[in-house]
Amino acid sequence: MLKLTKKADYGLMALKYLAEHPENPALSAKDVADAYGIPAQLLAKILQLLTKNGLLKSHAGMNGGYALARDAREISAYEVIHAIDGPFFITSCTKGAKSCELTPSCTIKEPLARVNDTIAGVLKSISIQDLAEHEQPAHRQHAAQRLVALTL
Amino acid sequence: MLKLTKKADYGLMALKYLAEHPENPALSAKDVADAYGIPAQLLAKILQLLTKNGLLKSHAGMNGGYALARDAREISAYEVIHAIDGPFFITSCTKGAKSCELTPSCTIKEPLARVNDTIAGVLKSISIQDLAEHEQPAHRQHAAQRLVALTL
DNA sequence: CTATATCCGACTTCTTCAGTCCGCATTCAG
DNA sequence: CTGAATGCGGACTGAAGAAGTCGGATATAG
Ligand code: FES
Ligand code: FES
Repeated sequence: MLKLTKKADYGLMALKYLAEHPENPALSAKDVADAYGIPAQLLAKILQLLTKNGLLKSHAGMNGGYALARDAREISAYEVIHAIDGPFFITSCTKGAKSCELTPSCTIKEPLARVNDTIAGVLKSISIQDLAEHEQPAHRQHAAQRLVALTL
Repeated sequence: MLKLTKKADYGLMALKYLAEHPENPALSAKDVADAYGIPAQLLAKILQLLTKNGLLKSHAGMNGGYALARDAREISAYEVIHAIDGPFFITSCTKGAKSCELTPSCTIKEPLARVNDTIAGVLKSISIQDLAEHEQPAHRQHAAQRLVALTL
């Protein structure tokens, strides 16, 4: 419940790794998988997904591999999750109109949609670069929490 | 991925329903289930969970049922989700020390833990009363998003 | 040509979620 | 006292999704 899939997790880790090694023009799926000890074939598929969604550039053949398609600052965690796991919905029923059978009765959907948007906003505001920086400016985190608590 | 379970959804709906009917001293699981068209036995178990965690008061026997244990303003969405689905973790690995095998390699965990805390904060700031009020002050939502975007 | 890559679909396995069933305990109306 | 209505709680089944594997096709550098 409300958990990131391992795939999304792996994807974020891989992008972070690429962001930390800008000197290499291309790192293979195996390189990254070995670095983190995660299944190579699985990671490969994830990277393919990210490529298909324009977050990575790929190069086949020897010495091939993947590289970030954009600057690490221009790739958000939201994009990664969306590319790997598809549309982002906290609730079982997608907001898009008719999909839910018990729509007439359930008035809970709207407030939850607001929560959904807030979470999406937070994820959109986090870039791969942020993940790659080991420094965690804690004060910014606290400020954000204060503000969220105040305003919702 | 990153979805609320239906149980948590049902739980929120039920609490909202109870909050909207304060005149009744006790509504049975069946009453609420019928009102929303959800499986009665399933809802029953959910309400039992909420009772065990101190969010509801129950009364067995004829004309028995459930009532809010506290004021609707004093029950947060976070509590409901926690009571039904257990501890709240966005990531596969619980932050509590050793549980994750690939901890040495994965440095992604910490930033994600911050996201986790932020989401938890948002959920804690939402009360059952908020859900029961049909008015949605949209401007507050927008303000929150702006602030989150600015500060993270 | 060959080794190393990406690419892509099908597949198995495992876990979790959703929902059901059944027996027991509690309370109250008659 | 008795029985209907209700909560309580474990065991169970089926469906869905996630995690991971396999095999083959294609591209490319040396
Ligand atoms: S669960 Fe679909 S409208 Fe509420
Ligand atoms: S997944 Fe466990 S430490 Fe990152």
